Amino acid sequence: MNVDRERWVTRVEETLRRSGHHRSSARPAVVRALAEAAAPLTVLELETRIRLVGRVGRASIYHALELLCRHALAYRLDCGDGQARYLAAHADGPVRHYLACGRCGAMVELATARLDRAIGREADRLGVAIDARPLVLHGVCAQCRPVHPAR
Amino acid sequence: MNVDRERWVTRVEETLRRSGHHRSSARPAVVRALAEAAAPLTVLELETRIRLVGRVGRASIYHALELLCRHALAYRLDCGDGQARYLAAHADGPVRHYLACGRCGAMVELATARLDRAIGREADRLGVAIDARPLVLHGVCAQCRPVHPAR
DNA sequence: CTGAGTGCAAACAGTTTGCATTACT
DNA sequence: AGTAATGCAAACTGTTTGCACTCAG
Repeated sequence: MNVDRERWVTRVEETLRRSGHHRSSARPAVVRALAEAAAPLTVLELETRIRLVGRVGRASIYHALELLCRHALAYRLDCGDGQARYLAAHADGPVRHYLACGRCGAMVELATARLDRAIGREADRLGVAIDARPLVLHGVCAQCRPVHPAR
Repeated sequence: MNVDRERWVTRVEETLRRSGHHRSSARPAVVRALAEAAAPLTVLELETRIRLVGRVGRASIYHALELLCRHALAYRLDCGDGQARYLAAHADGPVRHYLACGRCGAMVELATARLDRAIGREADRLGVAIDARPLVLHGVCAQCRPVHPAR
C-alpha cells in the first residue's frame, strides 16, 4: 500500500539522518525505486528504473543497498540465479516469504503465518535462533502450472 | 549412515552408466567426496578433499556437479555467502533442511516434517507447486547462542 | 573408432573496492 | 572546514566455457 511505502521512505530517511549520513542524489533514488517495487529487484533492474530519472553509478547503488541492509532497512534475497535481489524491509508485520517461479520468474508472495510458526517451533526445539528474514522457495506459480491452473 | 552413502554411490554410478556416461577418474572422486561429507560442501572444500588423493581440475569438479544436479543426484544449495554448496541427494526420506549458523558457519540439520507440512499447505492454498529441495535458513546455532546454550 | 571426460586457460558476471571529485551539513 | 557520497575504473571471486588431449566402451 502506498501509505506503507511512504512510511518506509520516511523511516529510512530519518534513520540515516540520525546516523549522520548526508542526503544526496543517488541514495534517495535507490530508496524511491525500492519503495515503489512490487517485488524484490535485482541491482540491474534497480539501475534501469533509476536511469529513467537520472544517471546513477552502479557502485553508488551497491553502496546504498549495503547501507540499507546494514541498518536492517532492506533485505537482500538470494534467489539462486546468481544475482541478489533487494527488498524494502517494512516495519509493520512479519517478514514476507516468496515463491520464485522457475518458469516465468515471478516472485509470488506466500502467507507467512504457517511457515513462521513451523520455523519458530523448530528453532525452539533445537535451541537455535533463526533470523526473521525473507525466505525464497522455488517452484512453479499457479499461472505456469500445466494442469490445475487454480488449486 | 554408511549404508545410505554406499547406496547413494551405487545409485549414482548406475544412473550415470545407464545414461551412457563413462566411468573415469575425476567424477568418481567427486562422488566419493560428496558421499563422505557430513554437511554441504563448497567447490573449494570438495577440491581440497579430493586433492588429498589425487589431482583433479576444478572444471571437472564443476562438470561433475552439474551432471549430478541435472540427474537429481545432488542438490546445489545457496547459503547466501556467494558460493554454492553441494549435497548428495539421498533417495530415502524427504529432503533435509539446514540452519546456517552466521557465527561459526556450521550447517545444522533441521527436522523436516513440520516445515514441509507448512510448505505443502501453503502450496495447496495458492495452487502453486513448490520444489522439494533443501532449504537454508539463517541464524545462530545452539553452541553459538549467547544465553540459553541449550533450549 | 567414437563419444565422453579431463583440465588448463581464458572468458564471464556479479559484486566489491580504491580513489579522486563533488556535495551536503 | 569537515565528513560523507558519488561514480568511474580496476580488482576480485565464483562459475562457465573453449578446446586440445586422453581414455573408456
